[in-house]
Amino acid sequence: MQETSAIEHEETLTPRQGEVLDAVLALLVEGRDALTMTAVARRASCSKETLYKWFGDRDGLLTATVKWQASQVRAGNYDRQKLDAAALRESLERFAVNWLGVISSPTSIALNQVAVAHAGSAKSNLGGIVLANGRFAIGERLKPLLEAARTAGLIDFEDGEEAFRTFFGLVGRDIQIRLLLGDRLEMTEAGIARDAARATRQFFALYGAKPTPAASAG
Amino acid sequence: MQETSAIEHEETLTPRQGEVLDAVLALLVEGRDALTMTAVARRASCSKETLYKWFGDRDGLLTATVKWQASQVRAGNYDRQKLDAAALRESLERFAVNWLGVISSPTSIALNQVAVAHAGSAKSNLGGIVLANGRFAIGERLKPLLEAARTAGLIDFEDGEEAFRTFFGLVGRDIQIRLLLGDRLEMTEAGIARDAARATRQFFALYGAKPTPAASAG
DNA sequence: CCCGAACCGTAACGTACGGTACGGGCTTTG
DNA sequence: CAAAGCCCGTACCGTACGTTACGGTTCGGG
Repeated sequence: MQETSAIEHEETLTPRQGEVLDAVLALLVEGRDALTMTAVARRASCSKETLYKWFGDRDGLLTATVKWQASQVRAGNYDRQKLDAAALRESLERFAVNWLGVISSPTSIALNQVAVAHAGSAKSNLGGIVLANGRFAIGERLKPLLEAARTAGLIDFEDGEEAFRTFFGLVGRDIQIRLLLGDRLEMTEAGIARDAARATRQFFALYGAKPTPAASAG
Repeated sequence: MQETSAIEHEETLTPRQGEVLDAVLALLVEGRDALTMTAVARRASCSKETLYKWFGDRDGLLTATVKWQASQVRAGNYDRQKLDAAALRESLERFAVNWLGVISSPTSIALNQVAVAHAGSAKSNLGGIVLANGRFAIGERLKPLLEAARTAGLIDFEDGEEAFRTFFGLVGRDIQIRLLLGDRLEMTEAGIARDAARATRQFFALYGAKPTPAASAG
């Protein structure tokens, strides 16, 4: 029996295959026009026949590339033990810094651009994959933290999803759409740190539970 | 002196040319693959030769389409006379409703998708045009309102650009990126109204000036 | 009525690219 | 060393599409 679907979950790619996908990413960053099968083969020093054997077709190659990059970004979890206000703020800020760094990286921009271009037009849904590994993966990772924080009385909200989406908006603002549309935004490390701190501060302003005045600790 | 910024001179398209561009929009909504020059000619009942004579090449046609649609969305200004808290809230909410309606419309989604696909790859910068007529046009329209509101003591902020971007984030959150990536979001009128009200409320929570108790007027 | 301009419909051209086939070299196995 | 795989490089095929060219039709003006 042969695997019909190309490159599914985790899929244990060989190092050589990883090299090929890195070549795809490099080409993607250089400009989406540059991503022809011939160019990939030349850049990766492999034959087109090998590309088709390994990835099926062009869509399969793109899909594998998206998953490959997602598997490398997989950021650390934010443990919710010893959760006090400082730890929560720290976790949220670290998350925001990490995420802003990801979405402003040339690789992520190029990948999101091709996924958007692909969405709704072709059959294999790249957009869905990017969404699942980006926006929704983030949500699933962050919501438990928010809910633990609510349980600990640090913040207050009705709907965890809504709270997350608000945080998402405060962090991302107009950045992602501007980057996707080709706007040059420098996004220095210092700027990212400032943005993350501001978004976190604003989030606490909106959702922070008013602590009972007696609860102040030294 | 030439206007380098958004929304230049109106181009004076003939009605017939407008029909052609409407056909382009319709085709775009049906799927980006459907947008071939042949398909446009057939849909608009015109010859390809005419398309090339009027718009130069495919990029010119897309550019004209983007500007054409932008010229039709041109939402009303939000006058900042008789500005009190209620009027400001009303203006912000109306803006949010309007903008959410635009970005969730199939036409806007398709246009943004093609602009993102185009960004950074081809020569004529569709992304820049969309950005100029979308994100930046909105900012230029809303910032005077915010600054008038600050002058009136209704809200307080350091940087108008920052305040606007925060409002932008509170309104849009993850909606636009999800729509561009092909996520099915219903975005009913009621939901939009609720989102607009929530974003406005949150914006006031973040930037609303604490009124001096003595300043209340009858 | 004739002319020219504008425009429609369609056929034709050139190219770019996804996909396939084949020959030669390198590595592994016995 | 021989046979078998695996893979690189390249040539090749079919097609889709942007672009151009051309014949036919309509319309306004002399």
